[in-house]
Amino acid sequence: KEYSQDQIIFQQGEPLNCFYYVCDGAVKLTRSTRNGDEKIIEVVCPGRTFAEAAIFMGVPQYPVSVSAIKRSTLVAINGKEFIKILKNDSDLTLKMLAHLSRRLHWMLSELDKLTLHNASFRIIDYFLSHVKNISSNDYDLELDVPKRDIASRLSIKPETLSRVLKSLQERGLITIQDNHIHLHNIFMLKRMVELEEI
Amino acid sequence: KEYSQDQIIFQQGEPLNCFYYVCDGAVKLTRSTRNGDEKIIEVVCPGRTFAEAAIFMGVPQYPVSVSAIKRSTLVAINGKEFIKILKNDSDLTLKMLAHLSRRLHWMLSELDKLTLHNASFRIIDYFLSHVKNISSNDYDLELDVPKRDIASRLSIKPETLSRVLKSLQERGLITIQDNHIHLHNIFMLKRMVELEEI
DNA sequence: AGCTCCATTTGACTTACATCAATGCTATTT
DNA sequence: AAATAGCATTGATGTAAGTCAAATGGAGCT
Repeated sequence: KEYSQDQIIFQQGEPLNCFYYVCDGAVKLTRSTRNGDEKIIEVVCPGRTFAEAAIFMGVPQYPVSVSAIKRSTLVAINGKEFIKILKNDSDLTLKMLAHLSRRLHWMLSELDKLTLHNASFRIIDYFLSHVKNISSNDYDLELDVPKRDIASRLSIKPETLSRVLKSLQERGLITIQDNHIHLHNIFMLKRMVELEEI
Repeated sequence: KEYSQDQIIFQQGEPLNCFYYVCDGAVKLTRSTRNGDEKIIEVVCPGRTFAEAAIFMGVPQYPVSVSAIKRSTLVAINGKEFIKILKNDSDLTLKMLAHLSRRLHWMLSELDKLTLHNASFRIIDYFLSHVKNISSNDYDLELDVPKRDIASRLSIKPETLSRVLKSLQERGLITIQDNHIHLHNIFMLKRMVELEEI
């Protein structure tokens, strides 16, 4: 299935049939309150799936809303059919189990970042998690997601993100040009995150 | 296995073999930073299991610390042996899958409570989640966990919990006597939580 | 009873982050 | 080119919750 930018894939509370695999593009999972406040739980990039847990839970409704943040190609997989396949493939089922466990573990770390660490910590941690190249001490980072969405993912307000970024720049740790961020001293940033000296 | 109050079952980072079933008592799962800050992720009561996700993930270390908050009886289940059993029982594996999905869903709701709602909301929500009797409009609630632990579970400081409790009492919504809390108007409290008017 | 050890409460003060409002900036539309 | 719209930045101000320190009150021990 093809989705255009900002198109809604499904909404929290809708009846639940399929889970999805992201071929291309990116989608965001969000949760919202009745007041209209919303938080981005996660941005899902190509090669990953979403809503699979909802399928196995046997709940009739999606627990999150999902929309495309850019033009995206997804594969929709029918939950009931998939479970039929699983019934005859215990290896695959065990892999699924490992997969969900990893997600659970990931959420655990999200939870503790949120409660145990401040905004600056979370922002630096977010940048570091995008560093692919291990060997070098600096790194060029392209923000492919609007800043306001990054802020929401990190549970901070855009204004705060802006201010923290400015402060990091003033301290010579990063350089920002629009969506282009250069990390100058990865070793230092990692130390800061580890020692929580921010 | 028997554990006395405050006895440690395992610690974050320890090598991982077993998951556990709580027969009796209660345990707390916690995460901590190097600075000694810790947060209670969850209190596990009889009839439930913990650390099962870690087993399936294939990671060699426990991602949380667990200790008994009262005298407790646990069953330790060897992970490798359990997986052997699963290989030949696809029904059980699917049930396991459903179970982990439910936990994931639960964490999702924890995450959004934490980010989207304030301390008073979380406290009332906590009380309401302990109400068993649906029919009545008031409810007697015994806190079997020390207040500081409840605070940690809700990611607030004991001082704040104390103040919020006082304010709720002054507003005639609850009455507190030590660990004994009486909810006067459950309907009202539920409305407050739903409309976020707190 | 008196003493010690903690948990909880209370008060005074601080702070990280949010909110509100104004402005700049870029992109798209007309 | 001018107009509109939406994101990002900046400054001024507000506030929920944290911190620090002291008082209170039980539970258990000698």
